[in-house]
Amino acid sequence: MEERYNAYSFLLDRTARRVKQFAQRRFKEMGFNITVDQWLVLKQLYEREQLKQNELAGLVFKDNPTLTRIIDLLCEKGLTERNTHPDDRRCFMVSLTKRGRSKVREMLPSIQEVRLKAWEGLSERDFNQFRRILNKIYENLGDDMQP
Amino acid sequence: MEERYNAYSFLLDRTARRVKQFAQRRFKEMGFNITVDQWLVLKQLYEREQLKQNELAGLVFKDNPTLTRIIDLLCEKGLTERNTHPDDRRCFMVSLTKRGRSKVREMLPSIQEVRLKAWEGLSERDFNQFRRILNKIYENLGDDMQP
DNA sequence: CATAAATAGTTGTCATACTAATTATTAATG
DNA sequence: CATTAATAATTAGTATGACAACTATTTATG
Repeated sequence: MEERYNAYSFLLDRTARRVKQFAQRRFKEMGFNITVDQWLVLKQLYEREQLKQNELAGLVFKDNPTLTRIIDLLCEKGLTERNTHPDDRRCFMVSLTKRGRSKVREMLPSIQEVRLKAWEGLSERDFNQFRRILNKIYENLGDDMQP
Repeated sequence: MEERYNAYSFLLDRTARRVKQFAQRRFKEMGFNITVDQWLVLKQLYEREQLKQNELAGLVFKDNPTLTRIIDLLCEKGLTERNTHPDDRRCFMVSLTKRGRSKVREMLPSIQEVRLKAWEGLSERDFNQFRRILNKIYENLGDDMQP
């Protein structure tokens, strides 16, 4: 009976890990020298120019401490920078540096190539089902946190 | 175009994290005082009595260093023990202690209760689809590692 | 306006994940 | 049989993830 809980959370966890691991190894092979999570952040910044760490964290679904550290690393690599917000001294506006933008442009084509492997033998319909189910689970376990 | 890769790996990762987080919070509420990953290991040992760390790592799909640390923690908590293998001094046979077994028996009923929440509004069919797709992705990205 | 509450970000701690390198032991091979 | 391979487990280093506690600043409120 309790098999099912084990089954789904276990499969979910191990597949998520393998996907990330697979992508990470390709990143390494291609000499990208950043992590998959760092890539997600760069990608968002590339699309939206300027973001508060806050907003960025929401977009990539990471918590603030995790994002702080990712931004720290990206700044050390010279790919992003923190600029003070004109009206609110509590927050930073994060943006890509010149090198950050060219990094994203360098990586974009290869990223497209990476994604296909996972979906071999699966259909468009499978993808839609998959997305629907993942989102449903995500919502079911929502962080409702009423105070 | 490359949306899809982002979409699936991103959804997968965030859902997997939320599922683990949800379970972990329930564990905390119930005062279990172990992590979800530690639970997986205890569960396997409960079902199979004695296992080499090696075999255990395979069953829970974790690598050796990760498993070593989980076993370290479980031993510190007095839930597992390492015994020398009679024929092979390289490996340990890991097993539950008395306290480990009663811990598993204490937790089992509540675990069943935890699992349901995630699947609200999803069908048996959904579950099967989900499992099939996860496994397919897992296999597609297999660790083929030919030397 | 003064104080309390909320917000943005950081820091610290512990656990897990992946990689690489190391030790000890056993198995394979010339 | 001696040397090399392979195997089991560990250790070390870096990154992420969750949580709690903290600082600085801004907003709400009485």
